[in-house]
Amino acid sequence: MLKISTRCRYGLLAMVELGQHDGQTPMSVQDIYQKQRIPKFYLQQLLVKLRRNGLVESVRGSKGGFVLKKDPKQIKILDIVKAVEGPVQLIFCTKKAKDRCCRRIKECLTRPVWVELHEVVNKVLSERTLHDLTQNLP
Amino acid sequence: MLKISTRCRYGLLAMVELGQHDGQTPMSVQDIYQKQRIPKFYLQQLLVKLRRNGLVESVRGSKGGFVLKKDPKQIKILDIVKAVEGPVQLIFCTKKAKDRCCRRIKECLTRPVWVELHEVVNKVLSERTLHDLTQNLP
DNA sequence: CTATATATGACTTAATTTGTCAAGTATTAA
DNA sequence: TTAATACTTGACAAATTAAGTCATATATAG
Ligand code: FES
Ligand code: FES
Repeated sequence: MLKISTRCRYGLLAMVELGQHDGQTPMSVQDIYQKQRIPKFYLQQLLVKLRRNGLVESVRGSKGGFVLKKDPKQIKILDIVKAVEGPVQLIFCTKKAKDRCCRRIKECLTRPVWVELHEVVNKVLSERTLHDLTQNLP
Repeated sequence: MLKISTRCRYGLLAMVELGQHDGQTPMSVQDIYQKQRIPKFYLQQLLVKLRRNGLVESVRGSKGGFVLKKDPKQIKILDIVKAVEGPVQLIFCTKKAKDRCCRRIKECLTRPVWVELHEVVNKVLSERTLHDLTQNLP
């Protein structure tokens, strides 16, 4: 059904929250939780993934928290999605993943739709940036 | 990760198979199985869904099977996807499904991306028809 | 030193996807 | 009429993935 996972929704909500914040002082998991009511421990996991993917920076200890590591204009939505749930891979029609497709790539008549879908999804996600969202611009 | 389910892949493969067939004599599950190696009982389930959604017709008894019910030009890929797995609903930000979104639709800054994604996916799937696939046309 | 916060990794639970099966019904052909 | 073929229905089981929790460790401000 292609539904958006909570990982994605929560991850993006957290990033938007950080983007709306002052950009100087770190925002703790608790802070984000109070704004968005995302399950705390789950949110923490997601933030760790965002950090490992270079999207946020963490400050440990008292008064610590998370800060965006880049300019929101440089953060594609696709980066965020990839960070929290791995590459956006709508199809698996490759030689390596034989079991995930019909195994007849060359003659496969269905493949083109899935490829097209894969492409438009990736296009939208990589054209939009975090900045677009926080500024309400097209 | 937004991956395409086997339901979708198998469903479309079956429809393409029926579309490639003569259009007169019914094609049995066994026939489709021999062409595509889709788990038989699973395939059967999918065909029933396709029938219930008016995309194929079934003929019972010996020499029975399935036939397309419409002109492939009138069958959108979206119809097939909807038939085998219900509506393509990338987001659930409605009043009824409060738990599936951030519950702050009006002020939600993340919603626009998901809506856009939802729209492009539905657009691609409803612009392409079964005929496009079997004819290798754009 | 203490309170606050993140780091890590294992773990549990719930939901969904994927696939199987048995018993029943309809149809054709011999 | 009978045997063989093939769809119908509904329930079920297994496998995978998503969603969420927790204990323990580490770091820092004050
Ligand atoms: S090549 Fe992937 S479904 Fe056919
Ligand atoms: S309204 Fe759906 S995520 Fe915010």
